[in-house]
Amino acid sequence: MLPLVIGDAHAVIGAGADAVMVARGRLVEAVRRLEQRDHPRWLVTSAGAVLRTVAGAGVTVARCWDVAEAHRILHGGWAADPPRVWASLNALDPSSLPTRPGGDLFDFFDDGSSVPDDPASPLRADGHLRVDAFEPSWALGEARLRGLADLLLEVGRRQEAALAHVGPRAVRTAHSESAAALLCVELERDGLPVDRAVAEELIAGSAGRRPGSDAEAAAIRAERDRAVLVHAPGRESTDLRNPLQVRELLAAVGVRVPNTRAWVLEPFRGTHPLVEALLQWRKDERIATTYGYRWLDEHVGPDDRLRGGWTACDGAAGRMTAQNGLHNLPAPLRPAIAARPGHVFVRADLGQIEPRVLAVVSGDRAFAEATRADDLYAPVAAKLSIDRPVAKIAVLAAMYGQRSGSAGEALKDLERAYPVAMRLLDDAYAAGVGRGALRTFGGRRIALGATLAAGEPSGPPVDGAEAQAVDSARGRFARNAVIQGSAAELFKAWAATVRHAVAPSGAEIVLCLHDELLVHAPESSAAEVRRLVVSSLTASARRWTGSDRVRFVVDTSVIHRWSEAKG
DNA sequence: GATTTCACGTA
DNA sequence: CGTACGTGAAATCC
Repeated sequence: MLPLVIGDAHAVIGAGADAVMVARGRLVEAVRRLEQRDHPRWLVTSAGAVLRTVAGAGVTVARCWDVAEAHRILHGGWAADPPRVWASLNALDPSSLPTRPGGDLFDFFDDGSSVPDDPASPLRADGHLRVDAFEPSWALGEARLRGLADLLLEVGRRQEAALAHVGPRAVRTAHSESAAALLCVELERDGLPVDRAVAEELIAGSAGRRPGSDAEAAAIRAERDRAVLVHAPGRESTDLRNPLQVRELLAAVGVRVPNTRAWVLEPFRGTHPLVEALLQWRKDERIATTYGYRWLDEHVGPDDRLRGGWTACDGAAGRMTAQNGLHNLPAPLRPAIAARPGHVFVRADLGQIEPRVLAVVSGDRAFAEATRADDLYAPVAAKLSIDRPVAKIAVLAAMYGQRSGSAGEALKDLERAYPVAMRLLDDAYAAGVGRGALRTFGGRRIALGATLAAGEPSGPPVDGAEAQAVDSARGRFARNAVIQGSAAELFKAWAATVRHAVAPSGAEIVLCLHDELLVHAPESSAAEVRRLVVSSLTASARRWTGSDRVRFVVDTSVIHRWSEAKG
C-alpha cells in the first residue's frame, strides 16, 4: 500500500523515510510515472476525494485501497469519514466524534478545540482525529503531510488486519470494492453517450414541444392535463398532481380506491376512460418532470454525455448507486442512449444472479448442481416434479419472503430438496429479527437498525401487531440483504475485472446497473471486448467463490442503442 | 426552509 | 415477489 495524501500546495507519496513530497502541479505526472513503474496499490482516504483530479487528467490508476470502502465492509452503513474510521480502529466513543463547525456559535466551544492540540498532529487531545485533518485547509506544510501519510498507512494496515480476521474473503472484497470506487470516479468523468436529437424527440412525445417561456410551459402542461380532464365534465379544475384530489375525481366517476397508485388503478382500466387517460398522463408527466428538457440541459454535457454522481456501495447491502436518472431511466427513453460513431455498446447482463449467489453463499451442493443449467429453474422444476413457472415463483418466494399469493406446496418441496440453501435464508431472517450479526459472502457487515428507519412507524409505543410487523420487515430486509449484497460483490468484482481487461482495446465501462454492464467500445474491437466480458466473469466468479461448483451465466450483445434487443 | 408523503422509474 | 435506490411535487412541520 502506497499512501497518497493531497494537501494545499503539496502532496505526499509514501510514508516514513520513503515519503516523497510533490508539488501539486507535478502530482499527476508523478502518479503516472509511479503507476507505470511500480503498479502500486494507492492508499487513499477515499478514491472519490483523492484520485478525482488524477483521473480527470486522464491518468488511470489500476489499484487502490479505499479506506472509506474498507470501513463500510468492516462496519456496515455508509458513514466513513476519516475521524469515524479512526475512532472505530481505536475503540473511541463514536458519540464524542468531532463535528464540523457549522453556523452554530456553540460549535466553537464544543469541537475539542478548547483543549490546545499539538499543531503538528492531526490528533486532538482526546485522541480523536480532526474533522479537517485530510483537507487542504489543515493539510499544509511538510511536517503535517508526512504525519498524515504515516497515520494513513497505519489505518490501512490495521484495516487489512481487521478484515483478514473477519473472514477468508474480506481483504479481497476490500480490493474489489476499492476498484469499484475507482470505476465510479471514471463513470462520473466519462458519462454515458446520448443521442441528443433522439432524446429531444422522445421527450417531445411525452412532454410536448420545448417551451420558450414560463407561460408557454404552463399552457403545454394544461394541454396535457386536458386529455384526462375531458373525461370528467364539471371537474376540470382538479389538480392532477394532487393525489387527494385525484382520488376524489376517481370516486366521482365511480372508482373507489384507497390510493391512486398505478397498480391499484390497473384493474379499473376498463371501467372508465378516465382511468386509462390518467395512467397515460402519469407516464408522460414522469418524463416531462423528471426526464424532461431540464434534465437534458442540466445533466447532458456539451459533449452529449449524461453524467451523474456514483457511489460504490449504498448503506444497506452494498449495491452501487447513481444519480441523475442513470439507474432509473424509463425504458421508452433508452433509444436515446447511443454509441458514438465508429463505436458500439457491448451489453452484458448476468442471468439469474440472485439464486446462483444463494447457491454460493449457502454452499448447498444440490442447489449448486442446478446452476449448471443455463436456466436453473428447469432442473429445480424437474427435481420437484412441478412446472417451471411454479418452481421459479417458489424460489423467489423463498429468497424474498412472500406475504401475498401462495407458493404453498412448492415451498415445502423446496425445503426438502435444498435444505442447506433454505436454512441459510431462515437463519438470515432470524438474525434480522433478533438484530444479530450478519455479513455478506464477501464479509460486508449488514447494519441492522441503522438503515431501516424509513419504512417503520415512528410513533413511540407500538402495539403487538406493529412490533411484529417491524420484526418481519427486519427479517425480510436481512434475508434480502445477504443475497443482494453478495450479488453486488460478485458484480463489482466482475466489473473491476472487465475494466482492466477491456482497457487495451480502447473500451470503457459507461454504465453499471446491478447485474448489467454497458461497455462503450470501438467497433473494430467489439468481438474481442465481448469475449473479454465473458472470460472476466468466469475468472472473477472463480476467484470470488473459490471454486467452479456454481456456474454463472452472462448474456451479451453488440448493439448501437441501449434499447436494441438482446442476442 | 427543511422534512415527510405520495408516486414511480430501475434492478 | 420482496428489497434497495433516486427523483419531483405537494403537503406538512417548525
